[in-house]
Amino acid sequence: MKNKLSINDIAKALQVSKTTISFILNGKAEEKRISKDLTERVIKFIKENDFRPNQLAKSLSTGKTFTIGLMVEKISDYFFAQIAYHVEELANKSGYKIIYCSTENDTQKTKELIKLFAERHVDGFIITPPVGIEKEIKDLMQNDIPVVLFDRFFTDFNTSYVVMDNYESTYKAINYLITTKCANIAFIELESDQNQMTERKRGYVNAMNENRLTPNILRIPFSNDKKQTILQITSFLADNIQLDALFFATNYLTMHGIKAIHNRGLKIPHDISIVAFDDHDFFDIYTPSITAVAQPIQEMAQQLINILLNDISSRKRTIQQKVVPAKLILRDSTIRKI
Amino acid sequence: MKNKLSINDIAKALQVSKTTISFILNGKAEEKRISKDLTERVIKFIKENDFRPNQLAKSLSTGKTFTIGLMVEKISDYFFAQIAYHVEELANKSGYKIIYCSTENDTQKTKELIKLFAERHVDGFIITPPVGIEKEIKDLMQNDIPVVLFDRFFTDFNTSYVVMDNYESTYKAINYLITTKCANIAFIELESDQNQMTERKRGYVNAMNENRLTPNILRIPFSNDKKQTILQITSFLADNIQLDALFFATNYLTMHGIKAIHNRGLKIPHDISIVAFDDHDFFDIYTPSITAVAQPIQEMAQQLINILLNDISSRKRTIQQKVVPAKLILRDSTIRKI
DNA sequence: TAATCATTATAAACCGGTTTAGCAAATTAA
DNA sequence: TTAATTTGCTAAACCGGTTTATAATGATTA
Repeated sequence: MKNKLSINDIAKALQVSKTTISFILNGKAEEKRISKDLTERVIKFIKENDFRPNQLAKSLSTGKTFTIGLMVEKISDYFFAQIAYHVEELANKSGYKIIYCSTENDTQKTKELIKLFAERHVDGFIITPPVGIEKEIKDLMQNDIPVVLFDRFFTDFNTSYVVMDNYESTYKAINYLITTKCANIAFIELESDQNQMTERKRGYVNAMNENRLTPNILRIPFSNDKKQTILQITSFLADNIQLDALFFATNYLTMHGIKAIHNRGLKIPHDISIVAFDDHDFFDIYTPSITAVAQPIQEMAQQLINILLNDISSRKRTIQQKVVPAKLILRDSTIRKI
Repeated sequence: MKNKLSINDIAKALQVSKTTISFILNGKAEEKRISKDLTERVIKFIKENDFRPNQLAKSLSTGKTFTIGLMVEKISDYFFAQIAYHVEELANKSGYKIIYCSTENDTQKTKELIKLFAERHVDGFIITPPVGIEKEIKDLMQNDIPVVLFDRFFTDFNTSYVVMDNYESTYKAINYLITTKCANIAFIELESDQNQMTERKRGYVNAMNENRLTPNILRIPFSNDKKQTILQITSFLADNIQLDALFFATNYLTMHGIKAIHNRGLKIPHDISIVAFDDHDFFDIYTPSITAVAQPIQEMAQQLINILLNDISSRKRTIQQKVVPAKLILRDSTIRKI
């Protein structure tokens, strides 16, 4: 139908050069000494015809797309979905749009996705990196494209990132459990050597050791489905009847762990206490409510956007690293034992 | 660093016209009768230098961006996050990327966002429309931009959409509750006149009337926060002590309702049965597990992408409307009363 | 009165692709 | 042997903006 107006059409209609229109559109009327009169005529025309410049053309000539690539492990996971929400909100305020994808923590897939985003000229990346994409990240940085990692990072090379203090928050949570008279505390984690996971484990092991307690770790394979996970935890509980508490390293594990505990006929917190890493709406609703190490999601999103937009707009790239503190939200699942 | 290669650079390096390169890149070498020899030389060069055409330039000249605009009420909500995940997965297979935003169900915000997406030339829209954006949708369609609504639609004008059979699924769920000997069944809903909500209510009211039971509806204002909602449901329960069952029209209401039931000291399903609209991981884990009307999320995503991509690639626009059946997942919260 | 400066506006190149129209040489048909 | 066709390739316009360099006019200054 109504074919979209272009800057050329306006130039023709108003008998003015497109250069002039462009200057006015970009608020350079004064600077470029376009007369008040003409400026107003053009603005009037633009308003009346609801002219919106073609962003593709703009991007092609300026090299800026006002688009951020958000690459998370899985967009539907509670934590990432929350991050996606806040990141979009904040980005939107500065005129940025978000293009996203789920990496599934798959190295090859992620490499390809980075290329796809790069050829669309996103202005910057937010990435939860799987293992083995150091080179691709390096390439981006060398091509002067801002990147902020989050949730995890590479210990062996220097990038901007926003992560939680995985070590400290786990360490504190375990110590808290110990103050509630728990001694046999197991750590249930996903098989993963990524640093967010290893740090959580380090926090657990250190807290245990410092209290002369023996660490007891259950590793769940990545390939497990829900049923398998529940079964595995159930049999772990059967093999370790003396357990006082479980610390789950991710909120999905907590979900499955609760089911397993239920299967074994154990009562929380009477028979066993639990702490979840990552909060979830559900933990507050569940009876008993579940104590959780809560990532400050909104703050993380804010940091991500701050670092990224700052990096995008500044001439020279900087490395910024934020470790944000978590909050241990005490609920009924860790009530002090008698 | 390494400045990105352009088609012009290749043309220069190989002493060949950019037209030729473009033809070869687009698989038109044979059609355009480029010699095998030259074709191979070009392809070799492209591979060796890992050349990736600038998608912006491509989009500018072809008018296609291979980008879909996904506008949902709130990307972090369980249902929408799931949809986002599957939509991206499926779109990705066809080379499409997703740009998203949360409308917050705000009419004005949504209007603006539609314009922002349109000026970025998305190839198509997936939208959960708030009220009052009929004109904007119409405009898109008149401008020949494919749009598929989902979760809800406008009864008074014709668009493509993918929705659930809100009426039928609620009707069936209520009838099921009645077979479990519930008679005093209340319907807890958000104040909303959007059709997905009114249809659910219609299903409830009809099922009740047909069984000569009296409908009892609690409307929760949109402006409520979590605490207010819990309080409101709690006092509703206090005022209606004879209730046998509650039907919650959204899964967030269920969350809050469970808390309210707990506050009142009622046991599910012994004292009161509950059914949730929209499933949630949590409903399966909760004790008792919660019966829910489950939207077939993956199927909806598939339908959305099918309709949209089909519309994008076909010359003439078509209207396609899919009403997908929900599944009533029976769990412990609706165990038959004695 | 000529030189200089401000003011106002524009032509043209550019970003990096696609596509139309057409040319020259080689081959085939008449 | 000449005309017609096929083969192989490209110049140039286009998509819709931005930006640099410069022109034309009128006002000031020396």
